[in-house]
Amino acid sequence: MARKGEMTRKSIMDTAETLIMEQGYSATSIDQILAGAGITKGSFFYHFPTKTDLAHALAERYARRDIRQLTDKMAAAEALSDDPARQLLVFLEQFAEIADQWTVPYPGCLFASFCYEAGLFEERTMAVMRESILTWRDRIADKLREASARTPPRLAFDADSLADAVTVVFEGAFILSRTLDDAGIVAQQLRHLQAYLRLQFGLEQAEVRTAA
Amino acid sequence: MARKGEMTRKSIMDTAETLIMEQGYSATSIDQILAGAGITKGSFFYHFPTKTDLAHALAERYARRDIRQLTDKMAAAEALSDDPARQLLVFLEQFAEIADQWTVPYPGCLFASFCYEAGLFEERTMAVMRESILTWRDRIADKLREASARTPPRLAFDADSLADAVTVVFEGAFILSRTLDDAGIVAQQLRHLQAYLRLQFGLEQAEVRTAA
DNA sequence: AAATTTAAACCATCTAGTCGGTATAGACGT
DNA sequence: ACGTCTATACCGACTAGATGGTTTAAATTT
Repeated sequence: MARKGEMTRKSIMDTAETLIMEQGYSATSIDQILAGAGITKGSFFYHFPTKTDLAHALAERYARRDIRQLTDKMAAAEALSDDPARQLLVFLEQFAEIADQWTVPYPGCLFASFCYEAGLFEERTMAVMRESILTWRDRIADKLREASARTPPRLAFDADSLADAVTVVFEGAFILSRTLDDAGIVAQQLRHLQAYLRLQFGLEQAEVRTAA
Repeated sequence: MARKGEMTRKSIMDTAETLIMEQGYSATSIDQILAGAGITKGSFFYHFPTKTDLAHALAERYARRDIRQLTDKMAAAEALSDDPARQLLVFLEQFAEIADQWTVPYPGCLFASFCYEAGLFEERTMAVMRESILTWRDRIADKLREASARTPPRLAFDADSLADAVTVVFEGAFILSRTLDDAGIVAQQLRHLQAYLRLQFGLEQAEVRTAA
């Protein structure tokens, strides 16, 4: 019974997300979303009281998926090795292998898209984005501390900021990939980050196998 | 003679750039720019026939300054060392030391702001952005090839993609800095990139002094 | 005299958001 | 087996204001 409505809601969100990634939130009009989703205004405002509520729902959904990616890929990495440093290499390798398949630039990150229009969103929406980024930081920094405890890194580092580097590389690589219209950039940049970790933990020669 | 006009033009561009960095291009109305610059509509359209022309002018100015930064900082680095690898460390150090001073997140990069609203701009505007990024790539990749010729890196790399990493780190760090409202992130991330280069070229202990 | 700016009216179009109405289908009492 | 009720889901005309952009005529620089 609540099913039909869920489908419409999802199609609104999917359409909106695609359009927003292409042209930004502000430039994406509700009418465009209606046309894309094949619905009418009444239906839209039945599901989302305002446009900023839609933005918030998009951020929440994106964050949920984002954290699931983190959790799943980290679990997979942990299943393949006991060494935290190697786990991180596998963790990154999984993303790199997915990015290897791309033939067209990945559409990007919703958070980055919102970031440069930050003035337009509610505080709670920004909070969702911050929380998501900090979860990545915490989870990865823990691994880095474990790794450092086992093998002292060649150059001392702050675990939080090195953990942030993962997000930084994703965000930065998306921007370059989109701007230069080069689908290969994300994978390349992830492999540089891998190389940095290899050098830090003396794993230059380590084989990095994923489950696939 | 052309003096007064130039001043108005600049104040339009400055106001617009600030507003665009805060809320994005599309959400920045011409009326807002008029209010910020303290001018009238007639004056605006005297200088810029359309809003997209203003966007183009902003991109061109930003690119010009961007390339000047690259050139100046690279020249300064070259003056301080003969070793290309060390030059790159100094090159990055200069930006890191500037970023060290920030107490509030750097407003970000106009290109990144435009990137997620790419659908709205003319091809020539996108071309200006691409050209700017590729100039950084070429200039830094040259140095990396020189450095590799002198000292083989610990882990083989593609010079172009490692050169891109500089831009990637800037763009990604800006996004994190803004989203987390943490001014320190850009400097931290630049220092990770430095560390990566140190490890690649066996410069773990190298002192990196800037002119200042 | 040319370049620059003001002021204000004007326009067509687009904007987010409102509102009254409709279709459907399951629940409920009878 | 009946009509009634209610919640969900959706439609589409409508509004009030904003938007980018134009026009015109006059003033002010340089």
